[in-house]
Amino acid sequence: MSEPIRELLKKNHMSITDSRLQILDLFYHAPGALAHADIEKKASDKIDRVTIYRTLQTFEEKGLIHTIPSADNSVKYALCKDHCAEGHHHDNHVHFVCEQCSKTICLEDVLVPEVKLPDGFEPHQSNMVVNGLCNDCRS
Amino acid sequence: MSEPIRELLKKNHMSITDSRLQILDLFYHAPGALAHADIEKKASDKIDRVTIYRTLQTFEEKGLIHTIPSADNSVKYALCKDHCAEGHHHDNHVHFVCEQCSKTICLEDVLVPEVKLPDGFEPHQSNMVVNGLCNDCRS
DNA sequence: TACAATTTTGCAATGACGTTGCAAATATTA
DNA sequence: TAATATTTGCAACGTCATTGCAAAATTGTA
Repeated sequence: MSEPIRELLKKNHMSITDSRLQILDLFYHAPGALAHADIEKKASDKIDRVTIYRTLQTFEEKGLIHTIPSADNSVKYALCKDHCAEGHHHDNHVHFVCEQCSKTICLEDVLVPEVKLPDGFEPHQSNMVVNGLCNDCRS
Repeated sequence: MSEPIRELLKKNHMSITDSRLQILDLFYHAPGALAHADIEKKASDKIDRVTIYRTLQTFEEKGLIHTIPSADNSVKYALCKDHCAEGHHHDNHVHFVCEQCSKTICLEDVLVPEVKLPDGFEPHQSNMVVNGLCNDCRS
């Protein structure tokens, strides 16, 4: 399967393993961001919890995925589009979390706006999360 | 001590207890937002972990404090200024997290800007967190 | 002020979550 | 194909958060 996924791993100097192929594949077919638990559930062959933690960590370090901050206490991950290099994320888009289905979606085209901070604060990076209803859940 | 704090509890229909007085007092004298662990450490009389959890939850439900989303996996709480009513937060200001001292500060005067979402998304609430250096840590 | 009713607290037990060390399994390189 | 390097899975561990329940504290009322 999934020649392009193999290529992606190769390009980023990672060994090609079943777990990694499977997890990356999940991300490519997921409707939104995935939490550790989602992956544990959805993985067809069962992958060890620890392997999932380590794989996510590796993917993040290599710039394949990024974390999404959340108001509750859970970390979600989503694919980085295009431009993320190793150790250097360009994750400056707005994230949307549906209050109904709790799907988490990257709004790649909506950039986080600049804000003017009070004197003394030196901004480096901004995150913005919008909560509401997604298209599927309005009705 | 702290007649105004007692008043605040009374006004919100909460029993006045030592734990609550002490925790509220911590919030009023804290430089920024507090995590559960901070409270556990700073409380002069030792308060049971469980009590702290329950107190924070109660305060949040009553609109005295609000949670601040974070990129890592920790929840912090900060006082709501003025206008929060029971179950109805007006927590629409930007939060700042210092990368150095990891102090978390409510920028009450910086409102989260509106963003235009793609069709189909119905926004209800927005959160924005800016990371960088605070005044004390620049030098 | 004292008593009954309600609320809150602290302890114990439990479970979810995340990390680490290490040996076995797998992938890569030559 | 063999040697080397990497990754995986298991076991053990520690932290964090939640729940039930009895004891303690607070509140409302007489």
